[in-house]
Amino acid sequence: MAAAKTAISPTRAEDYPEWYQQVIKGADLAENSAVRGCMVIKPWGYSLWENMQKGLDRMFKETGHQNAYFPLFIPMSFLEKEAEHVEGFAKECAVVTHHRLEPDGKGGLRPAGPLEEPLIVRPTSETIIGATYAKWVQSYRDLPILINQWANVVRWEMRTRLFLRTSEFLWQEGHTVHATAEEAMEETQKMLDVYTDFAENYMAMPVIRGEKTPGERFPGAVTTLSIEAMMQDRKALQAGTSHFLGQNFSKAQEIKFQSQAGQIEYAWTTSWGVSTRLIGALIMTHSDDDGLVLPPRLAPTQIVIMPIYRDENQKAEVLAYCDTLRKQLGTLSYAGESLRVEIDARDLRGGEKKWYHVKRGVPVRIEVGPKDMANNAAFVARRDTGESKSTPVAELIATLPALLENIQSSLFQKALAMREANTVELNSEAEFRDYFKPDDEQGRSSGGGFAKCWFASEQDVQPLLDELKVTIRCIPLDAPKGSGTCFLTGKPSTTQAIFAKAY
RNA sequence: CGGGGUGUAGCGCAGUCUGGCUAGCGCAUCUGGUUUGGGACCAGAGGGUCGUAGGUUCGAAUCCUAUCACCCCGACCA
Repeated sequence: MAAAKTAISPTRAEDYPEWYQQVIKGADLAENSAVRGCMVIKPWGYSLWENMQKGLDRMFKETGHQNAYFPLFIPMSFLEKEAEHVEGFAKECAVVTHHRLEPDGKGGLRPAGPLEEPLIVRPTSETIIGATYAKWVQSYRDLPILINQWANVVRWEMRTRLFLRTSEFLWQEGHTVHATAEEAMEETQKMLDVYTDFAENYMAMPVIRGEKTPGERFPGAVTTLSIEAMMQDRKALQAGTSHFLGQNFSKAQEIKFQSQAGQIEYAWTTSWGVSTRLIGALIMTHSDDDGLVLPPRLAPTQIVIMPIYRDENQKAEVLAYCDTLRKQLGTLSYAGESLRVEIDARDLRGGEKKWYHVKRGVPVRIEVGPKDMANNAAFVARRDTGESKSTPVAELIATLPALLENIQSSLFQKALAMREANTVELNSEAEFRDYFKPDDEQGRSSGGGFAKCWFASEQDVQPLLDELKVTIRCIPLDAPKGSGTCFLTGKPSTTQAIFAKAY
């Protein structure tokens, strides 16, 4: 028997990176633009982002934050103030040096009006926001400041991949100021909790919460916490970060306040962010060889109704029946929101229409034809498992919210089982090398998986990690605290971390 | 920035090595017809200064030089 035809070619097993691109194309999420490294996010992809924004924004507000907006341009001198920060971002900054164009005499244009001080396009906003906060903060009574901004940022990347790494991307960045280290650290952890909640309950993507090692930390941070997810090729993807910045930025930018005791003190700051990269994470967590698979809570359309008819008379009847059904379903709610139901009445052949929605990941497809009408029923198919059956309308209405919840939770369970099946504990260099060995002739690896290993020093293991292209993802917050032995050097160790190949 | 590859119709490609009829094919699009619980079939039509700029030649998609863009692999990274 020939292999079943898949809507996406190649399959994940055949060529994972190419499959990823084709899923995006098949679902019409985004495309490359005329600008190198920058993408166009198309309506289906953007509405996914809007749903993410909606969920996250509500959670930010519930934890006491407000939105504000800071400039796209940052004076170059601002970036210079925090040494590690400069080192981390200088290499990937877009720089604005002129403010005017003039004819070049050959029919084109050339920059004119050089700026006295170059501006950089924000790669992140710690510096400009810090400079602003320095003016806002005078007294302990001004604290805490809890602000988030939704923005675009630019990081001039060498190699780009849609959603996962583009030169410009959309994100949110929270920036807070606190009177004490404890309070700032608590904020850092709280926002990691928010990200965890969002990843697991909205995206149905299980994550490991942990702390970054010094080598993987955000430039300028004292502590970086992250959530790490496993993609279907078993590579890790950092899905969100939350940083405790200590007093590094407040010292660099003079964010000082007079305490209750009358002392002038440097404030404690945090920053935290997630980006459109989450869309890449979503794609690689759930999608299959027929295209995108969306968790119901984030799907722009949760249910699509497809009328099926032969002639104009049937068409009118079927459409009327579908419309009634849509109205009935519209009164239902799932996860606190009205169901998002659409009728696809386009004049397309049934098969084409079906695959269109399959590739776009719509969680539930309802097909309604004359036979279903006669039985007061509808044909219901779920995207994640492909299961389908004829269901009486009354039963459909009674069970649809539960069906969506079932899809949502089974996507999570499936992803969790995948991660657990590909997580091992390794205790020797030989095991480590074998686990992460390249597995095709081009030296590419299908990922290996997550490895829990004790290690004594980042410096000791780094050469091996570089050789195998493995990174320390994080030290999980729930990692065993006891004592172990470094898998490489045999030295006593107090730290067990997750090692993996990563995006 | 190094190594490799690709630019020909909206998309995917052949043709390039060995220069030569009017530059083809599949999908998509449009028209007509037949179909209709499923990615349909038949017939016809539209659509290209062959990435760009020079050069060689009677003649260039094809050879030469330059240049640009994109993809893959490294270094960098959310």
